[in-house]
Amino acid sequence: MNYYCYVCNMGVTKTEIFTEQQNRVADLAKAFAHPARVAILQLLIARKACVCGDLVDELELAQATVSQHLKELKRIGIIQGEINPPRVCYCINPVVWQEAKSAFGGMLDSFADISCCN
Amino acid sequence: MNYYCYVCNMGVTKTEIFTEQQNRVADLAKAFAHPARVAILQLLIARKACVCGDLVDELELAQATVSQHLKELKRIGIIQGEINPPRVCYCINPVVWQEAKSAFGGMLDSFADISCCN
DNA sequence: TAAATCAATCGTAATATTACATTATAACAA
DNA sequence: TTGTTATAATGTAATATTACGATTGATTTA
Repeated sequence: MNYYCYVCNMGVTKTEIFTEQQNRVADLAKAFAHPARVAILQLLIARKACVCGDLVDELELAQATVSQHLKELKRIGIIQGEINPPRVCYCINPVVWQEAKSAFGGMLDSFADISCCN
Repeated sequence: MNYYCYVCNMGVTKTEIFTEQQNRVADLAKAFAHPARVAILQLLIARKACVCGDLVDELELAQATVSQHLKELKRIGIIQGEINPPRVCYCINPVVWQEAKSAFGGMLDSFADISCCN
């Protein structure tokens, strides 16, 4: 993928003009930027253990769609999957979850309630 | 907008099958889900005051693009703009910022480091 | 071996997002 | 009134995302 037009930049996020940190925050935020992914993360936490395809039963989404969201969450790194045939068990990746905590925490705490136009 | 195909649901987020809270978290996360918006929010915080179109100078993005990101941030509610002709000053909306803090905080703290596949 | 199960992948269809040039608007200054 | 300045809105082009049916592959069970 990513065979895009080199003449214009339309529709393409210009990652190179932002800092590493800004791009990472944006990526971590994407894990939470779709209600289905929020629901998946909440289910994984509530179960305190790996869940597999019952995510499909809980959510009113097709198996292919759930799988696609899981793939995105894995790409970001916030969840990990363990193959346990014929199932695959998913759970939160504690290291990346901690990273998200720091990243959002740092960002959110940097605002000290001082706005000019209150 | 939103004149989409009623037969299929392709490409359309099925907001109705998720809770109010899940949809709101997802929406708030969108404020941080693009590096340009992260950069804009960081600039607004660093200045401790409203900034106008110098955002365009700071970021290597066209004015129209910055304006579009500001519009999205305003839609979410996390920033507010005060018209001060011919400028518009933007700043963080403290109420919504606090909402984001609670929402992400609640979500992030709900995971207690217990994963089955560590 | 054959059937069943589960999840990933592929293909496709549609909307959403990102980016920018251009145009419009609104206020002030000359 | 006319010009200047700053911002918003519009139009357009391209990629990204979301969703799902169908297929594939891997493994277990009968």
